[in-house]
Amino acid sequence: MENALNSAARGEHLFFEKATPPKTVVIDFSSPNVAKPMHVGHIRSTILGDCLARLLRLLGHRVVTDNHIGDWGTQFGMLLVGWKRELEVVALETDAIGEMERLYKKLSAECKENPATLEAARQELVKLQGGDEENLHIWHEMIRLSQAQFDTIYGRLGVKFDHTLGESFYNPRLQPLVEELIAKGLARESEGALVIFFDDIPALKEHPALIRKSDGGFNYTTTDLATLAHRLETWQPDEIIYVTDGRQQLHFQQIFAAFRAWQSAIGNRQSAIPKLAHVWFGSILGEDGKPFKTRSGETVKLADLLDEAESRAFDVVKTKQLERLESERLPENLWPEIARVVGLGAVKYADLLPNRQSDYVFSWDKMLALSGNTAPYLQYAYARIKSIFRKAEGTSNIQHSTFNIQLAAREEIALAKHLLTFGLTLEAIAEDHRPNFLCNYLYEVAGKFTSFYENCPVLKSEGATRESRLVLCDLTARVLKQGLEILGIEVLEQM
RNA sequence: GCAUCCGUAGCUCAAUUGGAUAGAGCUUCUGACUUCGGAUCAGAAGGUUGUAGGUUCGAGUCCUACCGGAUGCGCCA
Repeated sequence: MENALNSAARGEHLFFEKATPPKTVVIDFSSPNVAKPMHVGHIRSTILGDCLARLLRLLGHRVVTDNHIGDWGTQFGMLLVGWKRELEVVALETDAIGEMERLYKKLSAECKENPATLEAARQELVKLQGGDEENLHIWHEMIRLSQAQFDTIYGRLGVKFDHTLGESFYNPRLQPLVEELIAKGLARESEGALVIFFDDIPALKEHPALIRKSDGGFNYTTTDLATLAHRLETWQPDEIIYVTDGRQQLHFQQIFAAFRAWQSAIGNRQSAIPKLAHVWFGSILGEDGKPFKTRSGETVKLADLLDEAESRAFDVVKTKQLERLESERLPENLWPEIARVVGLGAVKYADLLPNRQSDYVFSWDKMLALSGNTAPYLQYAYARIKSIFRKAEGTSNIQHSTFNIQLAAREEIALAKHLLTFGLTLEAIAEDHRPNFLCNYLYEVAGKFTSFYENCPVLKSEGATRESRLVLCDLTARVLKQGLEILGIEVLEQM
């Protein structure tokens, strides 16, 4: 055990190893819609997917993140009518998403009441699909404005994508795909639509997949299959992970079953078929146990949610700072940054802590609590360790390249043992796609550290004991920081 | 009706995938050298794991039935 700690202290590893051989993994997550505000419905997919991407990259895998945005569909007919008739240019400049949302709501209501408007929307959609220059221009503009919104939010969340290939990207591939599926005998006509049946799969016997509607149009199953084909050709992945809510389970069962049938139809060997995983999650509920909404019943916009997280965290920071002696307060100009890191960390942690498959109740008070299994508690544990090193500066020999860890106290041994299992925890998460394992692991690290901290003086001890304990502190800080980084959560030197 | 998931302490959740006395937090109660940062720690209280069977040396975990809940179920995504 001491050998492992010493080699980690020398920077040779951090209790985990790179995967051999590395796999290529495509991760599909977030997937917001063009011309609509991102809302709480996108948060779990975004945070979970980003976390899995960070973890798999750290373990040495080749990860491809692809944001499959909703940039195509019947809603654009209505949006185009609205844009041409009612666009308020000033509103578009100040709040593009808000203005597009207004247009959509207004036209959507009008279409229900007025057949002429509905017909106009249909015609605009047909023109767009036919390549009409003006409509294409407007459509591109809507995507550009939406992407700016996505980028702002992803920037705040620290989320990055390698690719953003929306639904429209696959339009040219839909017709050939359907033709291939017919040629291979996988799809046949039924009640005017083109359908894939799964007679040999009991669970799907009653649930065939529609890949072409009776009006000749394609739907999202068609697009998802085309997307799958493109990903296979482009990246040759070993695994593709879809991060969506649990309501889409049946859809993905169909996609996966169609994929298997297709692979066997083209004679692909079993071992060469990529693994497909639907990493699904439950809903976020309000305190009343119903889907999380604002007081007025609107969906909660993600931008507002993040603003509120920071502002609530600021109140906490301010309260805590004012409780301290003036000499021990941090400069006031640092408070907003502390609030930002604590607030966003709290939201992410609250989302990753519960088993992803269960619904959870969104509670500001719980996620921002300073005690219990929360992000601020972990960030605090980290800041305390950093404080030790600020005080130790100049009096420590910790930069030596040889270390001699000596574990004596019960608390030292418990902490050290737990650090050694970091790698096992990471592998379990990579296998089952369950970041809550990491949350619990880190909470235990922090708990064992504070227990050690209470019982084993570091700076007040001397000689080899002091050096050894400093190394243990340093390793704990590194594991905490690395673990939180996988969760997409930042740490602070002081808070 | 069928499918998927769930039911664990008053509340919110865990349980390393079938292992030893089911663990945390919140809440309540009791303590901690004028603190290496008290945004902390130690302790107490709190359980027939929805019910009834079954498999197993061993079940919160697997199987069956029932009770209760969430979600989904051909032309939205």
